[in-house]
Amino acid sequence: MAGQGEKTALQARSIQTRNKIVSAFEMLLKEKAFEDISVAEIASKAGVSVGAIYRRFENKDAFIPLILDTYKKRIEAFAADPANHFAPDPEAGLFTALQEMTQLAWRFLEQDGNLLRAAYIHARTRPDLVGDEWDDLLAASAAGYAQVLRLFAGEVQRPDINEAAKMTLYLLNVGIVEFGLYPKEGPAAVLTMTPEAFTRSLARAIYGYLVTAD
Amino acid sequence: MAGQGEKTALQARSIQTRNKIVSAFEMLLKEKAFEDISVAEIASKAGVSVGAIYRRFENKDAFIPLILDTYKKRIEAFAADPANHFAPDPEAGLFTALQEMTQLAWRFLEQDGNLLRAAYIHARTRPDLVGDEWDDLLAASAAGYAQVLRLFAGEVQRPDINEAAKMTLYLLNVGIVEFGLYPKEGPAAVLTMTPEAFTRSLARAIYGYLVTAD
Amino acid sequence: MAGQGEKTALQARSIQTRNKIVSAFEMLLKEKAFEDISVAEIASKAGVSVGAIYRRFENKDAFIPLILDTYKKRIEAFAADPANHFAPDPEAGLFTALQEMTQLAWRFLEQDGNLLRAAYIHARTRPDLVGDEWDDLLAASAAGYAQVLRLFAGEVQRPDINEAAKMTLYLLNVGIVEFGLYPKEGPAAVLTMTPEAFTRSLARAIYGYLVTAD
Amino acid sequence: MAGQGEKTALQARSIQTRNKIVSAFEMLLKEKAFEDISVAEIASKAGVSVGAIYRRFENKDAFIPLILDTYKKRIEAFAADPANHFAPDPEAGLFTALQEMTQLAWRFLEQDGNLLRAAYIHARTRPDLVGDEWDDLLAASAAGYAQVLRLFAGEVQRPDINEAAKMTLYLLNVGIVEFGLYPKEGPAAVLTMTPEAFTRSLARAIYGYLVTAD
DNA sequence: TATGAATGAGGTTTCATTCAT
DNA sequence: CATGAATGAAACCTCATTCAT
Repeated sequence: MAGQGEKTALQARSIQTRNKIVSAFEMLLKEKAFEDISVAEIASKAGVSVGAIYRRFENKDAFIPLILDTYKKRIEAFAADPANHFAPDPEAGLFTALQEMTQLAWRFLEQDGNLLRAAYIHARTRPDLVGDEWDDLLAASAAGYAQVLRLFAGEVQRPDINEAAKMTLYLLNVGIVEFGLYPKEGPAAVLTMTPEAFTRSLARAIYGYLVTAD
Repeated sequence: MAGQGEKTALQARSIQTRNKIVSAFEMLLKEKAFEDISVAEIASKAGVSVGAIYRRFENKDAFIPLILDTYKKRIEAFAADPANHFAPDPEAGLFTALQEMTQLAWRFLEQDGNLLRAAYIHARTRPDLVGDEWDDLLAASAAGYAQVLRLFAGEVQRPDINEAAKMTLYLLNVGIVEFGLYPKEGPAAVLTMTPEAFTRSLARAIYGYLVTAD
Repeated sequence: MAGQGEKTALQARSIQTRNKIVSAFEMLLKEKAFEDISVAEIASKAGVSVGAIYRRFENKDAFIPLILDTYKKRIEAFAADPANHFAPDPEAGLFTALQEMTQLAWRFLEQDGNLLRAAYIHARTRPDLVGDEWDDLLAASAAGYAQVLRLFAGEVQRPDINEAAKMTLYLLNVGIVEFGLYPKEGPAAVLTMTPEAFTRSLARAIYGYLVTAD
Repeated sequence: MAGQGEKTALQARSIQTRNKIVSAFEMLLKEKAFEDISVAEIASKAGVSVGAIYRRFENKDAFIPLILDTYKKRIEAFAADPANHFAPDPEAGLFTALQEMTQLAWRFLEQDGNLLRAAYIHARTRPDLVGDEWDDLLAASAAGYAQVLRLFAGEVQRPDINEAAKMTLYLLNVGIVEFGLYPKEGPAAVLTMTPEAFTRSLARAIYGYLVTAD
């Protein structure tokens, strides 16, 4: 699914080249920021010519939607992996479910943190190039969370379950991402916990938000 | 206190020039990202020559520590303002205190969000240039939070008050910043609350983290 | 008759492809300058591949002689059209004949000005690629003019009728082309006449050249 | 007088650099067309860096007004030269005056033909960059011609002297330029005359235009 | 010491031409 | 043979940094 500014590739060779380019780009994204990656660098790492890149991508900015597309693919692949299957057990209670959720998020971050970082940055800096995909992704996510919360309707004290699901999504994402991506540089630098302790604490904060009465 | 890469200026005129440069830089920082600000632009806005800048600053990167210095100054000025005085009332309870804290943080963000954004980004992208000041700032902040929490020792269930203070600091910062700086682009895009509702919800999450038993 | 750099096409399909390319090229020539037309553009408009073009034409420059060929074809077609038939009437006098000639030239320019413009420019910028065809065309034209002038031998005062014919050809071409192709930009910008008044004035200048005694 | 897109240079060094650039540009203009001159080439020939050029000229197009400015300067210098002084003698008659005029034009062309060529081309292709200067130049020229014609009011048969002056200007310019700049490539290729014979013939055509009655 | 002109490496982009499929 | 993907040289332009004045 070619994004904005990317040209569709149909021929076998063309697709192969596109993949080489995309792979090279993703590899470079793990090393450095988008702005510090030159088109020549992508070409060189992909083993193709600069012109080949401009046959597939209108300009350098056309790479930005790629970041989100890749991110979505990875998230889907992650969710599809049986190892990451999440089936909340109503008997075990809400806190346990939340703990599993924060741990899952942590596992994803360990694998694809750099991609997530790039996705976040560009969802911010170039919203025009990102489109609605990001919003759609978030909305779908929130709906999933709401379903989980309904399983624990007895425990949850928040009156509006959808709003509670959104806040849950927000706290979980924001909490995990900062801790995972910038453990030493941002506010996470104060934290001296292990990832296990952190995911537990974060789960507790969300739990506390959900179950304490007004 | 000249940072890394900045040359010391002792003479009166020299200091004045430095101030003009710094002011110009800060003004530009409110308009655009560091990467999009050229040295010539700073010079022009400051009303000095490019050469004058290179007499004070080794290179463009030497401006980065400046961002943090300014941030610190603003934070201190904010705290010194009687309007922002925060004196937790043990009688009113922990939740009330937390609410006031999130509201204060929100007010700061409204004033100096751009600066904070720049500080965050560069603490991340150029940690080498930021030095220990950031860590010191966070440590001092955490110590202050610990003091507040001790006022409500009866309510707090977390065994280690220092660790609890750090987590409080983390949740508050991360939660507020994302909501305040990127309300439409990051994960905050799911939230449909007003700032008031949000600061209240965030206070509740921190409260929940602190008061729920294991 | 394939020009310099153009490869001969004998097969029926091949000829058809050549025609598609040539048509596309001519259409594009009406829109923009030769330098601004890319080979890929010609291919796309012709509905053939870039490779197909390079099978017929050695390189992009091989299109230049094509401009002249097309120009010649158009001129011939124009002359063959009964509507443009020119039969000078010795009774009506030289001035009337010259007026008809300038009017005819004007009509041609209105139809195929762009082509003529391209022909002129390339006869100038790439004389090597244009060959002798241009000279032949001019010589034939001059011969035709000489014949006309001989019909009005009584009026013409110039001693050498061939030289007079050449000057007539020159004045007519140069005068009409500049006025027709660059009415607003070149020296024609000073003229405020209608085309009718202009063709009449031009005829008068040529007439004056021919009939005034030394 | 800096044209559109050119930045003003005040310092001595700056002006010197500008002159080096302009000289190099003019030299290159004699060798090849504007489109075939690269910025790097100008820099190299001027003995300055590419960046120095972009400090004076906003972009490559900013060189176009330079062509016209230079052209104007040359024309003025030419007119100021006593050797080229033109004082029509009413006693000598109109034809003699016209002959002197065509000869003068020819002399200018021999000196600065290439510049004139470039001026003509860009007055045509980039009227937006040329401004009104060109029109002003032409209008002033036409006014001068009208004055000359009035000296020979007895001979001139054209009713409107201003219109006659414009046509005179047009015929003289167009006739001379084509013959002078493209003697072998355009319609001038048919002419086998010497420049002297040609200027005489051209003067005769203009003379004929002016003196023959309707 | 201050100025701002000059440097030049490095970035993005285009497109005539080649060549694997 | 046709196709169109790939090549890569070369163009324009920017800007952190240096250095003559």
